[in-house]
Amino acid sequence: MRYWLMKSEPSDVSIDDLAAFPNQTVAWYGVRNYQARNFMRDQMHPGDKVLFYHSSCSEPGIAGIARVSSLAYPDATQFDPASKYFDPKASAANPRWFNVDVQLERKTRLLSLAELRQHDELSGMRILQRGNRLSITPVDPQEYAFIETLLDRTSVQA
DNA sequence: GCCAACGTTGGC
DNA sequence: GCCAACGTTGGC
Repeated sequence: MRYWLMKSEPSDVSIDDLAAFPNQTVAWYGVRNYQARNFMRDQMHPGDKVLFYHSSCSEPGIAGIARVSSLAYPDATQFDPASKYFDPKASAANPRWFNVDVQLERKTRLLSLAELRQHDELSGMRILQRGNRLSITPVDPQEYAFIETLLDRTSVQA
């Protein structure tokens, strides 16, 4: 089993949106970055754990725990001319973009970016590196375990 | 709204 | 294949 951090803009899909979806599941459509695509297509398996991260918002941070609930399959939005994710170079015979399904396990307290930065144990996380923009990043098992302990604490910050 | 960082595009 | 220009991301 692997561990991942996946960014979502709450104005697009928030943790509460996810909780309200059928089966609390969302197709992770719209990824148009090859590295992130390759993670989904080549490395993700059902059961992998996902840190659901709110980005581009007033309070960026981890908002919940989810899991990968499908293998990758072609992203439907690439074929839809009405979608902002439409890709004219993609075809059904030759899909370019893939996504997995992600299912909510539990909403958590918001573990803010500022709080993540306070822990040396997490200093290697991709999300904390300067200039990081990748929307899907692998998380080390040790980092994941540490984050779970943080989530179990009530928010106490100096 | 600013701007640094990064990925992609396209001319050559 | 180089690299400048451009567009996007995302925290602040």
